[in-house]
Amino acid sequence: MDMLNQEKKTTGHKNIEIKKIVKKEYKQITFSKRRPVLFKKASELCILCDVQIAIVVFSPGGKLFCFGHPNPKTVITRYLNGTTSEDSEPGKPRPMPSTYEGYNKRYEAAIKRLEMEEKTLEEMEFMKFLNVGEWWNDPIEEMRVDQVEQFMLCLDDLRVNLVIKANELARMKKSVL
Amino acid sequence: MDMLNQEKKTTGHKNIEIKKIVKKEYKQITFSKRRPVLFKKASELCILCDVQIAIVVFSPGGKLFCFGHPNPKTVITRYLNGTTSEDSEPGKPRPMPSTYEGYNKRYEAAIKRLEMEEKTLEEMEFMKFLNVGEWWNDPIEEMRVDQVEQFMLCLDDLRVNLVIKANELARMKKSVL
DNA sequence: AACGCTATGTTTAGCCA
DNA sequence: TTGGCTAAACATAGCGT
Repeated sequence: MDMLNQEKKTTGHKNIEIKKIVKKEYKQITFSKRRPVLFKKASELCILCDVQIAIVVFSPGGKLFCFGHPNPKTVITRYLNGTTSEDSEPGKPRPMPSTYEGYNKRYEAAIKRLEMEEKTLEEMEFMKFLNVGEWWNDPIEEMRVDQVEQFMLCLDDLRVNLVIKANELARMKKSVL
Repeated sequence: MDMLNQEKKTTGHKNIEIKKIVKKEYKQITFSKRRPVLFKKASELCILCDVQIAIVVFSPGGKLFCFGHPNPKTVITRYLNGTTSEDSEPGKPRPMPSTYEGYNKRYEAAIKRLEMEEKTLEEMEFMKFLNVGEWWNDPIEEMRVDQVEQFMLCLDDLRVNLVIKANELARMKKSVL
């Protein structure tokens, strides 16, 4: 048992740092190792949870890798068509988000803002506003994602209303003028 | 030192079996746990290897989850735009027009101002989610940009409609005056 | 129902061939 | 390159709460 003076054979998995790999060679190696794992995870998720997933990857070399269950095109088409509620029955209205009113108001105001918005002085403020956290590596990243997803759902429901509202606004404005 | 008669607190990670989870409850839990990890892996791959990735997922509940670097639509557009073969030709021009960029900023600035002004409960929650979480080292500027782009994507549909409607309004106004 | 925990399985960075 | 290897880091199933 020469465990004590036995030197380690490898260094093991060294600690992370998620930043761009500059050395092209290492970048390629990392990509080659990680990409299949990503696809494997996706396939497991598909099978376990019976969900549809499409993944499209353009490698550093410009090659296209894609994964899809049942296939990439089907999922992407569905995504582009905006079908976000497959399980909702035809007549069944989707439950209204609690934040509906707040966002709806924001819509109307946003439309007005867009009319008046000239230059992008607020851009810097907005950048600062977003820069406080770190999206990619944040421990509570999932919370943010979920929050954004909730927001997206709200937007989805509101999109139709936006068009209506905007048309109403347009008509009102037109009739006034 | 009651290590010996100490009973194990948990069973630990039991061995896998990749097959459809029938129990709806477990399926949902598994999905909720695994999906963020998949997205995290994707984001790491994006950053480490400087690649473009889009992931579209339709959950068991029919909800849409998507991830994209720089954003889903860009990657999917690139995917649809002719790179249907295994690899893209080097000389082939890849049209990646960021026609929405100007609109992005305008819309974001508008939204940001609205959020600051209205200060409703939902907005405060949303801001809290965006702002919570300190992260270690100095964030890279590119990552911040990506973060903003990621967020922007979530507003994509709304933004497009807003822009269209706003332009319509502007035209109407102009023609009337 | 959404988290926290942890034992155990899985992934992987750095090496080496 | 491409493919192992191993130790360390990471992910997670089954349980609690």
